[in-house]
Amino acid sequence: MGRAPCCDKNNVKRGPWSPEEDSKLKSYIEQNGTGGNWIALPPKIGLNRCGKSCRLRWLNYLRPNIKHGGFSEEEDRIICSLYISIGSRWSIIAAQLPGRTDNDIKNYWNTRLKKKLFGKQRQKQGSRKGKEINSNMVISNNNNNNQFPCWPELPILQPIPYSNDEPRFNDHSSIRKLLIKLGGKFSDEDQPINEATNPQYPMDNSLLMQPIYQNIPINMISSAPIDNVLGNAQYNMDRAASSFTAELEHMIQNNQQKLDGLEFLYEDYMLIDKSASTSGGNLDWESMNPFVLPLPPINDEGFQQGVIFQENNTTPQ
DNA sequence: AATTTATACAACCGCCACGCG
DNA sequence: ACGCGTGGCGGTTGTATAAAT
Repeated sequence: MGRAPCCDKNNVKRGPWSPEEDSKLKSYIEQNGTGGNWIALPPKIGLNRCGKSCRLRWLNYLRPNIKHGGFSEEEDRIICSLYISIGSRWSIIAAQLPGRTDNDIKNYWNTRLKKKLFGKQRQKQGSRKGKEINSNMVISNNNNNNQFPCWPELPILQPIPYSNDEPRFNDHSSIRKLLIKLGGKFSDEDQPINEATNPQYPMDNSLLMQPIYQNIPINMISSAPIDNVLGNAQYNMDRAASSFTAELEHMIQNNQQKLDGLEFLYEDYMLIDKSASTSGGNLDWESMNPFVLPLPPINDEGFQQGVIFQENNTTPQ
């Protein structure tokens, strides 16, 4: 026997909201607030709706200062950067874009941005096609911590000019901090966050610190909780890994692959090393994107072993 | 003009974490 | 410690509209 539903789906209205319903919900919340209980809200207002539906309608459409459509290039870049960095954590991405909802960004990514990025990608795939390897983290054994997952180096970016003072991912340090908190590091110098280094992060060390990455599929690596600033939510790397699109994984896996269509993401970021772009032709993904590092052979079990992290990477801040 | 296909986005579904009793 | 109710989240579906045939 399953758990009871939050409402009787047969006796509540579903589907698009009418202007009258919107008006009722909006005016009530503006005057009285939600009362901290969405489930109890509809009867108070006289709405024959599920509480969850009311919450969604308010958060995604009725609440003040919501922007719809008209995503700017800057917003595109932020979404792309964060998606590449942390995957489909839409609520976190939305938190960096004032006025945008996670639902909006998710829809925008799925319907437009993804196509904008991958639409012109060649069909050609490398020999590793089909291997479900998460390449967002790489393993370095060139350190004193045995096997520990490392995030690949971020592209070298110029600071993104923002028009206000809201906390944003406006430089590498923010993204670095986030990714480190998620359970990895960029180099030997980074201290992975754990109870020893920061008692505020009571993470599951049995997952994070296990020294057996060498023999587990990369996409099974787990992560630490994210901190309170980002919503006090706990995430694990399994979820993050599984949320990355296959397209992105395949692109990053194969460092020989050229990526038509991704130029827009990088040209505006003004990659410091533009020497490779002077030919006028397509850039090699490897030369264009520091995310892509040479990968060691992957055996038939889908395991990935050995040094991946490049020795000539710049030392992170 | 009618039909089919593609696109955009609102809304729903189900799972999971958290707080409270 | 446990169970329950709820909020929050990401994935998916449904529907209206536009574009193509």
